[in-house]
Amino acid sequence: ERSCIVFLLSLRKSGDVEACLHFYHHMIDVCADKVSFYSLAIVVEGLCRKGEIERAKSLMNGSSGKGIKPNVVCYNSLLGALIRNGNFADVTDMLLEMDALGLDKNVATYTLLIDGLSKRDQVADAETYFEEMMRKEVEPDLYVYTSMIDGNCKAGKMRRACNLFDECIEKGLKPNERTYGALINGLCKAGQMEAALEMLKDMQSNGVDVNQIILNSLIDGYCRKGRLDDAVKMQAIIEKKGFELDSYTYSTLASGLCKLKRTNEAKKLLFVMEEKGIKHTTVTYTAMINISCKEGDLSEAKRIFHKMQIDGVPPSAVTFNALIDGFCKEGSLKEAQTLRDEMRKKNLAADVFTYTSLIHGHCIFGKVSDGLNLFGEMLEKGVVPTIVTYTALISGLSKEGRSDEAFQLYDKMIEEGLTPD
RNA sequence: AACCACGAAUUAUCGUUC
Repeated sequence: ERSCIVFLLSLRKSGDVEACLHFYHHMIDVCADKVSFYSLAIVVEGLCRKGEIERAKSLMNGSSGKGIKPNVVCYNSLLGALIRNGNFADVTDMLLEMDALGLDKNVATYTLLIDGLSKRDQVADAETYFEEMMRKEVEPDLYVYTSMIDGNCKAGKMRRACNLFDECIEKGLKPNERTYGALINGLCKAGQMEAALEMLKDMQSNGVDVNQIILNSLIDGYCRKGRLDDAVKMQAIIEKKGFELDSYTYSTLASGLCKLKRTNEAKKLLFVMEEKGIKHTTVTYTAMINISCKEGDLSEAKRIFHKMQIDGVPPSAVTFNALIDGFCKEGSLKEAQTLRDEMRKKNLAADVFTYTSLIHGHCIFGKVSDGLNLFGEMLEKGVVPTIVTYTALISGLSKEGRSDEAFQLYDKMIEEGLTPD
């Protein structure tokens, strides 16, 4: 089977899952009793990466009937695909199925769950799984710690993140570039640049080299503080180290410049990127669109929006949000609505940014009632308003003299636990 | 015995000349 596994892996690596599946069936035809869950797991993972979850499941069922029992790795592949699709309802079912089969979660299962929950802003649930794995004596490794540190950083729980970092060292684990990267990035986002630089030193003294990703985090931290000079210094360090600036570096710097209203420099930077032959992504195109919107050049924004699609780069919800906001601020509410419909056609869900921009636009152009309708719609869809949403509505209502409603909304906002700032 | 399957870090979008 060993040589067959190597072959299966190479087929999967080449992206030809069908051939992989075919060969797997061939292996079973020739000598089913020599095929193990190892081979099955390789094919299942291949199918899952292509999003073919149903086929992966039926392959597992079929193999099970032939005496090849799917193991936890097969289930991890399925779980990974479901989590990528944001399908947590099925994740729960899958976990129950594993339980029923008596399959225990391994450390990779816990990493998938902890990471998936963290990315959905459910760190508390991630912590529950972290506790569960300790209780079941599945030793958390660096992957788990890195996910936990990252999740807590993103939830603003920097103390917890730092404690986890210390804890993993106490356990004898050696933080690697990703572990340091997660913490340094968290510190940068929290505006704690001195602490971030200290971690960087600590990292280097522990024999872990700086890499591009970490430098990009630091650049982003400086950009958020408006310290473009320091950001550019980091850029010089990147180049001195022999790294190339990548599309992350460029879009970070461009958005930093844009926020300082230095839109010309921002645009120039993205042109430099193009000239260097770095390919545009959804993010870089969106940054360009946003820059044009902020300049009030909506026709240029639309031109880029079309260009990206011709280039085969798909717009994301963020792309639409940037454009919608641009049109709303200009008072082209009709155009904004059209984009919203187009979003729907592309199966992109309107999020809190979409609604807040639309609400704000309607409120400042004297259509507060439409704003309230949109507000009702977002609540219906389970989109949670933020302080920004409420501010737009409340100021719109007050301006029209509808102060009773404004106060009502204010009270509702307080009830939701939001504090005015 | 060793080896081979699954998991972790960076960028874009909303209010505040009250």
